[in-house]
Amino acid sequence: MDAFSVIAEPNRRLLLETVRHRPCTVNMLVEVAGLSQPAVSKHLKILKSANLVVVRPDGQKRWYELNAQPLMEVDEFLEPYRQFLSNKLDNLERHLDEMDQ
Amino acid sequence: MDAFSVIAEPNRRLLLETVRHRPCTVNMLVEVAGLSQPAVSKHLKILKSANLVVVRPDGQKRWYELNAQPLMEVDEFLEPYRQFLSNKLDNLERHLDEMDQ
DNA sequence: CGGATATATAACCGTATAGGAATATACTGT
DNA sequence: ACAGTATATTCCTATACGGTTATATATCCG
Repeated sequence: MDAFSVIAEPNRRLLLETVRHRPCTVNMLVEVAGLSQPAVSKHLKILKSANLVVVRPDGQKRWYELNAQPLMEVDEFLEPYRQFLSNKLDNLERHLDEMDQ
Repeated sequence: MDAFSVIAEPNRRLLLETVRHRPCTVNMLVEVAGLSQPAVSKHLKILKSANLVVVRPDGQKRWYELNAQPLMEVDEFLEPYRQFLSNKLDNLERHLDEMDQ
């Protein structure tokens, strides 16, 4: 599954946001997401398959930590639109400036 | 459907990339996407519902043009990860610098 | 009006997805 | 070895998605 599809799912975005701050175990993420443990494990499997998280085993616990690198694909896709957006903002500013006069 | 789900679909990304350059009719997009006309119309309906395109009727033709603004949501989501990415790049650079010595 | 063109909608199909419950696996501490 | 804890996997279900074909709607032109 590519990064676009991975982040299309709200719960997975939540998981990413969580491990972005610090590594988490599955149970920690269960608490955060309010999903069943199997559901979280499944999402983590998907995140791992997309290389968006890295797993560090620690006894019976698994620490999941972020690997943001695959998000670059999304970032690169957005690049030309970002320019478009700033142009739009410029247009808006210009428009408001004109209204002020 | 939110912007995340809209851009999860490769053909929809292709349609967006196309109308980003210039407004297009449905048949123009059918040529580009290599899909059936109804398939394209459905994707356009989704893009329109997400406000990612605007339709300008012109006789029997419909000109679809880009409205990139809803992509800001995705852009904002990526923001903290972008920082993460540049850090990673810095780390890589540092690593390579060390290898050079 | 009538045929051709442009687009949208409807009906249907196969597949993917997300979720839960139950179960399996693996590690911990006594 | 055993009870408890942490995680993964299996099985099942309901729903959403993307595609096609067929049909409807609307516009253009002779």
